[in-house]
Amino acid sequence: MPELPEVETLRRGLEAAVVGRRVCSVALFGERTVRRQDPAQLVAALSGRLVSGAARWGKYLVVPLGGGAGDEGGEALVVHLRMSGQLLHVGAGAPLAHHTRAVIGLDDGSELRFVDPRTFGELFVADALEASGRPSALAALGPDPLVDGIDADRLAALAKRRRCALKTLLLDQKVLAGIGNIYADEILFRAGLRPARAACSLAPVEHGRLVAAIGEVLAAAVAARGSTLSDARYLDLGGAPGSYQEHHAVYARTGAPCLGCGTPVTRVRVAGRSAHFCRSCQA
DNA sequence: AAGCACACCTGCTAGC
DNA sequence: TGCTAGCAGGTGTGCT
Repeated sequence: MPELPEVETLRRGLEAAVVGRRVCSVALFGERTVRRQDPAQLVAALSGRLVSGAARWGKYLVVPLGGGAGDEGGEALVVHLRMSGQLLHVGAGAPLAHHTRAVIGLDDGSELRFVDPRTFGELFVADALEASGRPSALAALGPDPLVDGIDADRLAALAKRRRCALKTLLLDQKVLAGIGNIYADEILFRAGLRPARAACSLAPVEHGRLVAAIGEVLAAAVAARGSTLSDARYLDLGGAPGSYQEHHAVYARTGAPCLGCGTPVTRVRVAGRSAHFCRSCQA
């Protein structure tokens, strides 16, 4: 569900409503939510700490923790929502949603809740923040298009020596961090490139179109507070939907007329994922 | 080493 | 109406 624009919207929500609060309590439900470390270790690391910021790398939320007893060791709570996770900020009296996996009580009486039906999502406390504020646990991630900007030369060089489909390249978090299935399709439509095109087949002018499309689509989606599909699985921190789904040109529009030329949108499978495109507008 | 299939789960929908 | 197969925004592993 959540890709870069959705996670960025949550990050902004945390910045506005949660940064500066202190953690009073932590409750975990189920076995799978904390799996990189002993859950008791996460509870101990969070309890009593100050939420001192809200950052994001790709689809990971990184919440730096301050106010430890003598340790300013640069710890951070890291959250990944995977397919079905939600992060909600509610009053303590709000009814507990089904599939609530974690409840973090804050010193103003509010709660941060992690809800995740499919249990793919996870929480962990990372130590050893690098100078950039990025946890070493996320070192394998490529540059984030919003945080780091897009290095067009690097992207072109990577594309040139990969024989995989263009869409597979965009979904590779080591290449660029944050793009998922929805925005890969929307970016490729905007760039006029077919998802199954070999990454190494692009002409220089096409590299330029791709880089521009990445920036434009992600910026527009962040401005619209992300995409909420018909199942309403993505909601922002306050429970409100995004609106970028109203601007989707191809994603989940199989058979509907292309907004550019009227040709029905085609759906194919690329590397095991569904891919939507216009046969006429994308080459 | 890149690329692919599959596993991890629950819930929803389309089709019978 | 009720069952079942298939599919879903992501990523980590292990095999070729």
